[in-house]
Amino acid sequence: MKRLRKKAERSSLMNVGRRVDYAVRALSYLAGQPREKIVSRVDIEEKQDIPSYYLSKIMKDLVAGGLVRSHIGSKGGFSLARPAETINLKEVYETVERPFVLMECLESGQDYCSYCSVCTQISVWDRAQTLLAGYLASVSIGDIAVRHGLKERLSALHN
Amino acid sequence: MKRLRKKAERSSLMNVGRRVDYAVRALSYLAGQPREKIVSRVDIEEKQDIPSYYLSKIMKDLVAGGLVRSHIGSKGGFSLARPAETINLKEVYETVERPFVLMECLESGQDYCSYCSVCTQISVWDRAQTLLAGYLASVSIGDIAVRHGLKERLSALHN
DNA sequence: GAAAAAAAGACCTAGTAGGTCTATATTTTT
DNA sequence: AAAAATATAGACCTACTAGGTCTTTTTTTC
Repeated sequence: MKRLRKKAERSSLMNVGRRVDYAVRALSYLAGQPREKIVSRVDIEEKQDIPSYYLSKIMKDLVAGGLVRSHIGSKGGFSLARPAETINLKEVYETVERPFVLMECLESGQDYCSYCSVCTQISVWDRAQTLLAGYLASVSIGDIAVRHGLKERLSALHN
Repeated sequence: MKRLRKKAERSSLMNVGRRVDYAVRALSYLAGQPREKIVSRVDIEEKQDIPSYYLSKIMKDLVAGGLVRSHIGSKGGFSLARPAETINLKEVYETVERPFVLMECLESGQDYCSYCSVCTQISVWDRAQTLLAGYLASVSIGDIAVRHGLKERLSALHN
């Protein structure tokens, strides 16, 4: 059974990158394991179709961020550091990528744009960012792993 | 009076780029002009702090997309092709950048990821995308130019 | 001590965002 | 008719980064 993995198509702008994708896959996979089971990087990579070695950099971030515990040495590997329900997507994004910011000026203010103080679009992007961040913060790795509660959440938001 | 424009800081991923920023500034500026007034590229660039020449590429897209009318020749320039209230931010984004997609797999499906059919995160990103697109589609250049109605919209969304 | 794993980090490469400039066609003004 | 001002079209450049691969070192288990 061949794995398809397309050549990335470089969209970049306004796009969730691979690091986040892979991080979520890895975390969900860990969440699906029996209690405290330790899983090796290679195992995760194979099962979740993540390029060899690449995951090591991502896991490093996740460990540093306190989302995952690592275990060095033979029979070592990774396991979740916290219950999957307490790990939300915004946190994952920011742990593995960078602070969640839609537009520079929302972070840099006057350094980025001298018109900032009278800018009329900033509130729009600010609101968009808040909206998106709020949603991502409301979805946990537990939700994704179990694929349960998600349906309810979605239909709740739908009205 | 010196204009500050910082060196871009290359964030890229999950970031609204300059093209959109500049496009919105240009469109808002046009929206603020007297009826049918024609404004030159250079004028917009100066008044809105957009790098010389750069706007020409953006305006080309906006003209091609039918958001703006162009007028060649001396005393030529640009004017809005439609009422500012009918031009929304999602449209601007897509005219000037690309189709609004948060993650490849939402567009490419199986070509991008062979697990697509059983993927548990896809619905999350799909929902996030819908949420954001919906908001951007609800904000018009008119709103931004007038900076009115925006307050009401924001407080309406707040509860 | 051998094997298996994470940790750390060097290295590579294609693609792109952002920007600058030039040549040409078109229109208005003089 | 000439000159001036403009959009149009496109070439060109450059720094950066996303994504990926590999190697060396340290730690742990068997």
